[in-house]
Amino acid sequence: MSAIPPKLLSAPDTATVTDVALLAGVSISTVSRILNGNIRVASDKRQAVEAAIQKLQFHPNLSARSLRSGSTKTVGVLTQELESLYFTAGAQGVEEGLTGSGFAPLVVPGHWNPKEELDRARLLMSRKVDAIIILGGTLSDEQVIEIARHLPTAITGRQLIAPNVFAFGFDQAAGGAMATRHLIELGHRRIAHISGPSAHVDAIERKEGYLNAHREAQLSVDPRLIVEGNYQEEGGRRAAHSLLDAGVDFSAVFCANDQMLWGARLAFYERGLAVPGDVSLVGFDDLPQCCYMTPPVTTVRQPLHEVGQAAALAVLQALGVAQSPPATPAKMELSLIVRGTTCRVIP
Amino acid sequence: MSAIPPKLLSAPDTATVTDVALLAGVSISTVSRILNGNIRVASDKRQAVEAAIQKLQFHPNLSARSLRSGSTKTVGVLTQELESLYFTAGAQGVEEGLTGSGFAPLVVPGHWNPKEELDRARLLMSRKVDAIIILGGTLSDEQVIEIARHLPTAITGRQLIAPNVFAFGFDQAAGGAMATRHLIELGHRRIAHISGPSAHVDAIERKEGYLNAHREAQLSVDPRLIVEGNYQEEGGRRAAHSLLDAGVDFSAVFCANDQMLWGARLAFYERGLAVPGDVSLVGFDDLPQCCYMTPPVTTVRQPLHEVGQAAALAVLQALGVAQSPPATPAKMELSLIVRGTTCRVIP
DNA sequence: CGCTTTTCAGAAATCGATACCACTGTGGCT
DNA sequence: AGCCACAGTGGTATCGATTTCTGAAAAGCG
Repeated sequence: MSAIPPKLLSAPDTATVTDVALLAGVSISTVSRILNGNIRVASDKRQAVEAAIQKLQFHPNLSARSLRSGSTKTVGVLTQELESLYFTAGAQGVEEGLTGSGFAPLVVPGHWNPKEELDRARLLMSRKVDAIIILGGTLSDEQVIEIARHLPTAITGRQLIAPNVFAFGFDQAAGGAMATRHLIELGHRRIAHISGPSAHVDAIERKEGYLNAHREAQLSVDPRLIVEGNYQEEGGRRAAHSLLDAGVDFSAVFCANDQMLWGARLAFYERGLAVPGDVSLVGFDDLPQCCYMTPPVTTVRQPLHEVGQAAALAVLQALGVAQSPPATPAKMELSLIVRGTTCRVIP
Repeated sequence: MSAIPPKLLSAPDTATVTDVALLAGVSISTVSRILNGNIRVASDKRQAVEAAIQKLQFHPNLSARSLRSGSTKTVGVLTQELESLYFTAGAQGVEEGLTGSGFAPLVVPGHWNPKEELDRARLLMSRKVDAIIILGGTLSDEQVIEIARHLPTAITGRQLIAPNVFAFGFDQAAGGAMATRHLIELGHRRIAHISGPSAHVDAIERKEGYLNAHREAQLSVDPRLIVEGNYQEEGGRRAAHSLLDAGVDFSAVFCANDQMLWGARLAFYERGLAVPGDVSLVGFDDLPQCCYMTPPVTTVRQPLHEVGQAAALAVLQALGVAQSPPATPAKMELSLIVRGTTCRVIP
């Protein structure tokens, strides 16, 4: 029985540096140098190698590269729900910020569950991602800082100053005030608020803004007008129904996010109340769907997309992938978008 | 100058098999054997190793494992838009189907661009994913088959019989007929259709169904009532406006997907037409948002979520990760969900 | 009791790319 | 002429886990 040759040639779809080196008549070191393009190489060899790479359809094996260099060329993205437009907007921004850099995003959902979020963060770390981008979520600042001890970390939806952390948060109280002030200016005096879950910092801040705007206008707030929701459509719907059932009078509602506004809007529809005729509505986030509601939704715009991009660029820069400088962070602020769900109160 | 010891101990956050072996007093081979749990190992050593793993918080390095075994424990998911609920529903299903299997999804968008889609598919392959799940998209059957020559491939939104391919398509024509028949049964006789882009097979089939239902009821179709959209909100809006501008009479519209229905619904709102009073609307897909429109949208439900899960399970099984058998594919069919955008035609 | 057959564990090769080190040859300098 | 600096290049150890091969101890058997 004749011995089988130890290695003929790599399978056609998996050329290796060795194959390239053999074909180009150089050493694998030279191939590697050309791939990483740092040191000068004689141009004839360079051409030979490049030709061989073309011919063999060679793509460096990422696992090998990762093992050796420690970098997986992957950025972990921790979101909450894959099906929520709030998070996908951010994820999309991240994706765009990453394209062309050779990095790919690995997206995992935390389902609003602190324990699961931590698990997923650990999963990302065990997959050796090079950086983490956290889109909102319920991790504590301490936990985020702990993560940042290991990896460059970007986080959206909150402000946080710590080493290795890049935070992209807005002044949510200002946003809440913006929304409420708009209603007050339209003549509304009894303004309800469907708040986010009280465990969320941004929910608290938005409510804060709602209260501030009232104080500013020297209006008192009827506590019965504040109902807590859960940032989901169904929660908004329930909150609106309970508001109506309680029999308290109001002519407008500031909803702490758009999804709850949609739910509330349905509730009013179910009760035969016209928007904005009987009740004006302001939301928060400006999810893409807002433009296509009837009427289109007045809301406070968060540039989620831009924030995702900025987060991606920030971690890339931290990783030393010196993309173009992150440009001037244009349009990175909250703004009130007035559409059709608000109108002047009819005396 | 005293020489620096070559290696003290691995950094606390990166224990390796060697560290575990050292601590447990066995060889690395034994550790590996226990990790992969195939061969019998003496129980005292097993316990020692397991204790060491606990103590060191050891997680095997995925890059090393991938390099050696060729498997990255990753499934590529090719979608179109990260921000489209149609795709995220599928992606979410995939994610759920994958949890617990040790595999993670790597999601990339193709942006409806055949060239980009192919590029992204190649990207996934160069990242050595173990399988690919294609959610809809515009790749040709041949291209899908070519991909399947390298990797187990699942594809949704079309029917395709080929080796190594798992297709999860529905009879879109039946769905289109279902929607149209519903309108006919409500007494509508002049039914418009806003179709999807004619380059999409499913768009063609849905239109086919629309035509079939008419034929079945011995109704003729006015070709001016068929307008092509682009599966996006804005396209639906434009199509509805052009339908109104053309001055042809109609009392109902079958929209080839929900997003276009939303756009059309806005157009009618802009023109002061009531839904369903003046015009009835049926959509396709049953995106989550449909429940929260006013009125809630009548539509043909595609179990996108379940399909994503089924696709995930199919590729897992092809990879020999013998999960529980893929259960009976329950509820895997199209169904008409009647909500509030349709009503009997008023004579 | 001696020999064979298991069973179990360690040594070492391997996956593919990178990076350090060592070597050669050329040009510039004294 | 002799020496140094340095650009190019190749050889090879290395990353961490898997896996084959091999050896030693344990068990089986006449």
